[in-house]
Amino acid sequence: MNILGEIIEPLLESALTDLGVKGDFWKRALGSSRERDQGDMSLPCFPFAKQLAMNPNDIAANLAQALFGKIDVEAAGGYLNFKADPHWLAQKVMAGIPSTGNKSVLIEHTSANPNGPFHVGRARNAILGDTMVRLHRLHGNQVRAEYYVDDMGKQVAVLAWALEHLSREDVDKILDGRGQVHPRWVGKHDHEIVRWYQAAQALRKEGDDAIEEEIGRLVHASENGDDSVLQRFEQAYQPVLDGMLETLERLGIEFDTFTKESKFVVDGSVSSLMETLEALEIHGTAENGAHFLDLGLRGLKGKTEFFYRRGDGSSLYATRDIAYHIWKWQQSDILINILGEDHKLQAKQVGMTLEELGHKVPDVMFYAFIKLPEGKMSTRRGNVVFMDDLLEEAQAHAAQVVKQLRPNYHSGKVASIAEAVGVSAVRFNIIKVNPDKGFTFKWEEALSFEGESAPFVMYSHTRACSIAAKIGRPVGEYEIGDIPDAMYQLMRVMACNNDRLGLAVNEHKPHLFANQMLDLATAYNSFYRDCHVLNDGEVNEFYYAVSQRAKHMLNQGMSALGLIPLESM
RNA sequence: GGGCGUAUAGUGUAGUUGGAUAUCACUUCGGCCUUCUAAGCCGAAAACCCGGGUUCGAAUCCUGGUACGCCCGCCA
Repeated sequence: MNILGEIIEPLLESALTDLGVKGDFWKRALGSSRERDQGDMSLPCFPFAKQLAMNPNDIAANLAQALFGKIDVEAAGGYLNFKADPHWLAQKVMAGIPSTGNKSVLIEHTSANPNGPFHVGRARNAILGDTMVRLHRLHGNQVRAEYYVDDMGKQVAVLAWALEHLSREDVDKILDGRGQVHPRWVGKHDHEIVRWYQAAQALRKEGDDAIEEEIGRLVHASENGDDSVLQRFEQAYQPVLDGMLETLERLGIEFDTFTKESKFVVDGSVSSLMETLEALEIHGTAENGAHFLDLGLRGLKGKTEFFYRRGDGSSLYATRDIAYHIWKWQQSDILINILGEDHKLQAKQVGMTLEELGHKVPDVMFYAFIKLPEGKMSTRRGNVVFMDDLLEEAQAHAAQVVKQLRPNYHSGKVASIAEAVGVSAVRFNIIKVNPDKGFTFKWEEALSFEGESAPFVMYSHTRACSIAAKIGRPVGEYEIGDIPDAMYQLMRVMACNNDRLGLAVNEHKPHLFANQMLDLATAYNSFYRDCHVLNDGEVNEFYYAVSQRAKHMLNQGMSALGLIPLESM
């Protein structure tokens, strides 16, 4: 609880100095209390024992005495426990505790190759990235959400070649029943066009040299910035990308800017970068004329040669990525990239090279993969859950639940609630877990609407909305009155809201804020149980004010996680 | 083989960077709807991968194992 810590620290500082403690190492030890009845913040006194040659119990007692009257403090078992005064806390919370962000941030996320529909695994990136965008904005930062479009290279070349050479009949014949478009997605370009890509990959596997040569020519042309080829590529991938963005839009995910990879080839920055890299002392050349940096000389372990230029003189993906980053540093103070764990080495190489060139290293948030109970997700093997299908199922399941719980709702209302619940539940399931951890996608968990889920949080919010709707007017004059325990607990959770937000933002851990929303909803539910705003038609104005404050915080917090707050559900 | 990451009740997870009685949920068991929406609330049972070490104190740090994931392309 930072607002309390700000008061405690100076008091402790002088008390500790008086006792003879040197240094401020204790500031890190001052943390939240473990148990509720211990208070809000605690300081273990064990570290002082050696310096003062006293036992921790006595130190705590001494400090408690020195601070007596200045703050609510108690010594217990070698700990110093501080408690926020309920009235003071209520005042702070009701006045609003400001957020502290004021930086400009560029968050690059998703940046998936435009060659097919999102599956749940690939969508983890988009959901985490968009959540970071929203959290930063709530925190007060200026954010630009950016999609780096891979518009050149082999994958797009294969797609373009396929679209130019294969008819629908060819594709059907090659795939021979495999990869049928689900009737639901007929006409959605990412689902349709990916079949051309798959068909081309199948053909390539058969080893036709002519095809390989032609694709090679296209790749080469694109890497040299051939404008007509890049245009053909764009014609091929743009409809696919549009289809993919449609899926993201349903999830509430939008971008401010799209930057094409080819930009850095066309504008010459890649070739000038390669010249700069050639002059570095860690530079090396392979037998066939390919260029690399020996990052082992800078401490990289494992494979130390980082190739940035092929023998034929063309650039590689990572090379362009470095040019892209140099450009990004001109756009913003802070760079954050959302990347799958498979990009760790690549990101390390890019980061070290940027450092070698005197640039800053971007922040990277890595996430582990989502797998299915049957194993790794793979479109090719058909072991895959498409995000479009998940959203559709979530919506359908939610509609079923709403119909059962609220039989009097008309179908339009059911549909709109179900859509909001479905989308929110899908997002929340991915956000609530630590990105470091891989997880196994299970339908029953993705479609669970109780416990630690989006609907749980949404439900608390609708309770608050329901009260406000019944009262039908804004909060009037009120005085902070008695504070029952349930309200006090709610105040404590609300007081820490921005602390948790700051932590989630600065440590790139959105799950911390997802948990905060669960805590807030839980605390609100207890408040709702114990503190009735309406009693026989009479409004307790203070309680109403608290309810509205919590409602607002829930609303803001949910939106920052991409959950859709509803008035009723 | 080398590098990086992960390991917490039956299941899934948190753990504020070394502090008190390890969080929350699902499942199981038992309770609460004539009171602001029961998608809720209250209660019970149940866990730190294994071995050493550092420390007043270790889920957390070091070390050696084990298991799983990712990477080790002049691919993207």
